[in-house]
Amino acid sequence: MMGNHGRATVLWSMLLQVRSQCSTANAIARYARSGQLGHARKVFDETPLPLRTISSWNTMVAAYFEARQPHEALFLFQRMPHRNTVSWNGLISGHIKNGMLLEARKVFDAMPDRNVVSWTSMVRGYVRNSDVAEAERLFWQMPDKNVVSWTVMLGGLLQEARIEDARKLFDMMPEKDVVAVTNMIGGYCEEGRLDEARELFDQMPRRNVVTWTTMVSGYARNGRVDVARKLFEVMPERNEVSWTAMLMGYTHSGRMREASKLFDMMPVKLVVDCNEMIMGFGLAGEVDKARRVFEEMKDRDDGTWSALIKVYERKGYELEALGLFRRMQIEGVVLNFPSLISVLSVCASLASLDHGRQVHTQLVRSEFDQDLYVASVLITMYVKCGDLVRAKRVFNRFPLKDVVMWNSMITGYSQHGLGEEALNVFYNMGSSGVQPDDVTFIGVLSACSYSGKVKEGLELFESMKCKYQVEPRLEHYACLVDLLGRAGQVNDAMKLIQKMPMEPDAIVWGALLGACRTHMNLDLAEISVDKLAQLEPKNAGPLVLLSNMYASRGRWKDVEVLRKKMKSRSFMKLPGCSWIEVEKKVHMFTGGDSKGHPEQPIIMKMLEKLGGLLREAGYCPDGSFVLHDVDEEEKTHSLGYHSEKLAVAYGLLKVPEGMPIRVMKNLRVCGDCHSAIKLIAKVTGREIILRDANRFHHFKDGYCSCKDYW
DNA sequence: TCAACTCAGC
Repeated sequence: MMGNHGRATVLWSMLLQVRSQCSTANAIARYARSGQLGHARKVFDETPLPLRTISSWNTMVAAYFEARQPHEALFLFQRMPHRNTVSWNGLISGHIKNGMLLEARKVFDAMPDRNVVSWTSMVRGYVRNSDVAEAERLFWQMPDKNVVSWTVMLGGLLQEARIEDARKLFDMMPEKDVVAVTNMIGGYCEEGRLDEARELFDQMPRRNVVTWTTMVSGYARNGRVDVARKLFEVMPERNEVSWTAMLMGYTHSGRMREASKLFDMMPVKLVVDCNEMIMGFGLAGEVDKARRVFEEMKDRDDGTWSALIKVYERKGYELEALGLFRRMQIEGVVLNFPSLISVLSVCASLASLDHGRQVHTQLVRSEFDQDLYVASVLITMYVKCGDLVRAKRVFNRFPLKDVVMWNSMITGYSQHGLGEEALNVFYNMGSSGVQPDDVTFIGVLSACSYSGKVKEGLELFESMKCKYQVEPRLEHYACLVDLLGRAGQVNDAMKLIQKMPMEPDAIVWGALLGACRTHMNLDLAEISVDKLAQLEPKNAGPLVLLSNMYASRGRWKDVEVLRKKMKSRSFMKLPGCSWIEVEKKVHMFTGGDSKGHPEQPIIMKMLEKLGGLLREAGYCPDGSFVLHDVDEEEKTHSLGYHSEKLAVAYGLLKVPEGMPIRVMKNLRVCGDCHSAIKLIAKVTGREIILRDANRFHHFKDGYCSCKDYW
């Protein structure tokens, strides 16, 4: 018989045991939640066996799954003295979290008692794995469903954009909580069906912040920023996500004044908000403001860096982009995918081969170079840097190519005037079974155009629609007009324009005008210039070109009329500039002289020396380009000082003998410079590669790869 | 102690 005293002792010791069980279980859970797996395990191991509750075991197993250590989790699970349904469910969800769906299913099939959580976890697993069909099969087999199960299934249907099926399921739900309705609203917003979303929203008896934010973001993302703002103003409560959603509504629609105001009002500015402002300002052309946001930030993430680099790249601040990329490396920021891609594009537009190769090395190191997307950007970079050998090498490394990669190579050869090679790649593409798309045809048609293959070009154009089911777009017609025009069939080109199924744009008329200039067709030139004046009233180029044509025919009165017309209106003038890379440094030259360049004296000396050599070789400057350059480049200066000549002179001074001199120009190369550089290549015995706004010119031994046809 | 947890993002 146990006395009162004995009974109290037993009770007391039981109470103590429960208390210490609770406190150790709590400690384990606390450590596990905060990701301190080591501490959790220490408390677990130091707890004597009888004090380890089943929930401590479950928590430990879950913690290992959470920490991506499924094998350790499984090992612990197998050592458990007792298991309950929660333990088995934890095994299912743990496997699913670690992407082990098949193992989860095996556990599910083998476990003793399945409850609604077991079933729902499995359904969720299939939804996550994008196997919504299997999720549905399981869902309809469930013996019991609760609101969570229904919501998981609803999420699966919405994930597949099966909005009508989702709505049917939604209507069948015996009970709908805030989460379920918000899910449905989000689905409608995703599809742009704002009225249906709003109807559900208005009918809700209770809403939370997330529901409001879903609706605000739905309006914001679908171009109804003002409605979004009205809702935002009346929200009973806002969180960081609400502010970010509203801000993005403004930045993505380019409404930077409002974005800026909202940004200043934000109680908490997250890194994403600053990144949004950088992109928003930058893409709206306010690069200085974008930079200021960047500099004022305390904590930057890799998205911050890639945002500003991208802004610089898109807005033509190539040197700044490279500088920022360098700073990023100096500050030890881990290079990320978007930055590398942006910088490769910068290297491409700057034709900075040294930097491009450096980035390529980094890509290899980080194994990003195995990616098809990256490889295509790399090919384009090498092509734009004028290094077709390296472009081809990257191209050849991929046995399985996608259409983008084929297009990069075709366009590359085409831009270098290698029509034959471009067409060969196109035929290989056909045999490899990859279907050409609209971009492919822009490549092959311009290849035909640059290399004077009129017959092939016309045939390819015909085959586009009948053989490859690619509908010709405006760009393809522009290529064809260019093809006919360059080959001297200017009237046929005009006939084609009249027959086009769509309204011709400035590129089409520009192509015709170029052909008119080459083949001196004044009548059609005047028509083209009229059309271009309507389409691009700010562009002085066509008028300058026409004026040059009048001048060369001695029609000085017409020249005068045009000149007056140009003075009376304001035109955008794109200043001509050329650049060259020497020892990883990009040297920019604008027209005129090399003032501002530290090595100006030796550059001018080189130009004088070249002048002498050229005169000896029988060069005489072409006066028509002095009067008005085609591209409106600094006409007050004499031909000797065009930017491309300055860059070539600098290249002759700095690029080692035997290496090609690679010069870039932002406009089309001027005709006089073209003849001069041909001769420079001859008298100096150097190879000069000039990339202008349209294409590449390889100068060697007095000849150019474009065969004076550009 | 197990399932859903919906909204912003590159």
